[in-house]
Amino acid sequence: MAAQPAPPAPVQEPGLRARKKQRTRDALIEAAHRLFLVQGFARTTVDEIADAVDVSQRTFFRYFANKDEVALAVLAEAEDRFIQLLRARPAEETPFQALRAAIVGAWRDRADLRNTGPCSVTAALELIRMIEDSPTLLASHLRRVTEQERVLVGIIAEREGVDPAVDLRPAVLAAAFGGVLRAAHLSWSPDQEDNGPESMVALIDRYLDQLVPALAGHWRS
Amino acid sequence: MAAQPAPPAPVQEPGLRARKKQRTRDALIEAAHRLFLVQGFARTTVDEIADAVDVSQRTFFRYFANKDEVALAVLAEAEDRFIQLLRARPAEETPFQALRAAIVGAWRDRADLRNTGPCSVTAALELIRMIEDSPTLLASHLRRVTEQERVLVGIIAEREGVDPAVDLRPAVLAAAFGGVLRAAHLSWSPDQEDNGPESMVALIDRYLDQLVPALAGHWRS
DNA sequence: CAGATTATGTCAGCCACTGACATTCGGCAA
DNA sequence: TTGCCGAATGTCAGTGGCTGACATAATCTG
Repeated sequence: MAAQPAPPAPVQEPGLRARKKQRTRDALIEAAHRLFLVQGFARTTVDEIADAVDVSQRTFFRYFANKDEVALAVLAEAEDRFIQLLRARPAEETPFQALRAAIVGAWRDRADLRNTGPCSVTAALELIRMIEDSPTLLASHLRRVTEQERVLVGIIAEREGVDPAVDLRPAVLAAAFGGVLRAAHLSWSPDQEDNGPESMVALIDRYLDQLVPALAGHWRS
Repeated sequence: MAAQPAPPAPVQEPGLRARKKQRTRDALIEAAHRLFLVQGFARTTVDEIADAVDVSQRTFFRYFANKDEVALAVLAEAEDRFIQLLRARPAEETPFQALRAAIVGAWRDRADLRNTGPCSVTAALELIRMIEDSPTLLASHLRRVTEQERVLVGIIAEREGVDPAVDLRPAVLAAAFGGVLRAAHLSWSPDQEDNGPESMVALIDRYLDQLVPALAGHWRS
């Protein structure tokens, strides 16, 4: 019994059904983003997206819980990547250093992986702008982010071997870090010349550099 | 022409129309909160709220842009109070000190003003819990908070005489402060014995105390 | 009291989203 | 291959949030 014929292998190509599912999911995301960018999020109906992929509206809602989710799907992948990178940071780094390295790494990865399609850096940045001027989209994005922060708290607390129910520092750090990150995203302007991933990394760096100074003393020059 | 007869006085009792409007608005908020607390936010329809105040659904939507807004209305008032207090803080205080004093003051004020009705402290805390376990409500709450943070940035920058477009510290401080505040709200548990405003103030204080330590070094004891 | 505003009600309709049921399709074993 | 099971999809009907248009009734103003 060296090698099984084909299907019973434990870690195997996912089979036709799963592949088909993945394809419709990707197609839905792709079509949705294209339509959102052309005619705006609010003015795009779920029916339009479903029709573009030639599935029923009902099927759309079996893939995504709501219209927001399809818009934020690619962002969710990036968040997962960030978490993954954070877990891999060496223990010598302080919590703040580890967070910083992980977020920079996540942006760099995105740039390396694919330079086109709905997961590219430019698409991600278009998405960020789209989020900012759609109130409902911004709202559910923020909710996702705060959920992610809870995960962050757990990871950070474990890294440092403290109990997050007693020691407030993990929660405080995650909250402050998340807030600053959001501020950086918000200030990113799409009409500057250098729009590569490095410009976003540089922006995040500049913001994080200001965290400690912002808390101390007066700033009058 | 010393004193006008009655109506043309510039700062005057608002007149029947305005008073009536205020009354329906208050009634809508009150009815909505009562229904939300009894049967939950999602399971309460706008029709129910409107019927309870004997008003058409259409009228409800002339007072509130959406169902979320009526739930968050009392919180919005508290936020306005916070902004107001912040503006009144003396210039000698550092930005961080001023923010801290303002948020504590806002909670104390709420406690002093009314001990009952939808604006009391207990009602506010019930509301916070309600927000936490309604995804859509949490989402729009977070959106409101980030909008408020923009106002904060302007005020802080003006206090310190810096240009928020160049100096990132106002944005960073507002973001970090907002994040930590949210973490404090989140950790507030309604089933502890001391539920007064002071317990919330103490909680916020503990969280803010951890901001600087959370950013520095390792925490292993 | 008459005319200009303004608040409200009514109605029709769009769209996001859901449950129920029927149908079809892919996986798997006899 | 065949036949069965479960998963994916389509269809349909319905609920609820929300909006525009228009008519009506209530206030305000002179």
